[in-house]
Amino acid sequence: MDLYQNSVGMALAQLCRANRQYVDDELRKIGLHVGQEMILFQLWAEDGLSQSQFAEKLCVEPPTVTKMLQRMEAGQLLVRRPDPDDARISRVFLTEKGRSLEEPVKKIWEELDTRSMSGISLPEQMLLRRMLLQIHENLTK
Amino acid sequence: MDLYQNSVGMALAQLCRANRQYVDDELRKIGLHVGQEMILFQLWAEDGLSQSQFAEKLCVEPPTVTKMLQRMEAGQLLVRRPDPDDARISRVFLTEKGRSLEEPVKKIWEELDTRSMSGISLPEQMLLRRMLLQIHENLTK
DNA sequence: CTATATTATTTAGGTGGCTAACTAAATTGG
DNA sequence: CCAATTTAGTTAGCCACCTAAATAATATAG
Repeated sequence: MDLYQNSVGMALAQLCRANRQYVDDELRKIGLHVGQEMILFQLWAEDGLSQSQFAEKLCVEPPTVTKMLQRMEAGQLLVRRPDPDDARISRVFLTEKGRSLEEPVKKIWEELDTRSMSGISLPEQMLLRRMLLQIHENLTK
Repeated sequence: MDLYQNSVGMALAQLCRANRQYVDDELRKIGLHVGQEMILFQLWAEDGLSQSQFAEKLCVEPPTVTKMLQRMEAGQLLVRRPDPDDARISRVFLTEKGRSLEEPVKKIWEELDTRSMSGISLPEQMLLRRMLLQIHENLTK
């Protein structure tokens, strides 16, 4: 088999870059970098998370979280405050600015979803999502 | 709809990181970084490509290619030589070392494919691949 | 109660990827 | 034939990621 032309893995890898690029372009317009919206998604759902909780939820390593939060704090999107009970933990809270981005960011993701799913039926979409989760599980367990 | 939990886009974004991480881990064992294998795939198919050809084939920007090639040249995987007919162009050729990695890299990708597709039937795989290509097209056109 | 282990975060350094701005060479047009 | 444009690559600087190693605070074991 021609691995490069025909494998699902290659199609996936190429789609990933296009997907990321699309989101990056859109987020740039509202002053965010791709990846940062994932931090915000978590905070919109639950404020005051610790940094290690982000690492776990986003499936990234702790140093990645540290740096992203430093930049986002510098950008006034959030603040970090020490946990009163455990001095090792620093907890993250949204600022007004961070809160104000919820609408535009969710809109971007909704448009992404609409656009990417064009020409794919609803049953196919469900199957697709199930397969993506399955593959994810196959690769991580 | 709970965008974060249910959208195909989120499932895709998460799978992408897992996929990339898996490939990165495997490539590390043979001294490569994720992304570099794409350069090599192209060279194994056709030696002597120009740098802009890589940018186009890999769907990345020229500066990305420049940096990757610089590092890969430093790592003895390839060499860059000026084109005899057009002094603007520099062409890329495999070294012995670069050529020697074809087998192990292709094996990694085959194993990735086998592993990710576990539990997904062949017809489903074909549908999946078609959908991935469709989404890619939806996002880039 | 103290030594050890674990947990949370950071720092340092490297890679792929991007945009903006620059150089140099080839092509095109008046 | 020469000026203006296009093309090919690079440099600078930013960001998300990673691993390895350090720091500091809490929890555990003897």
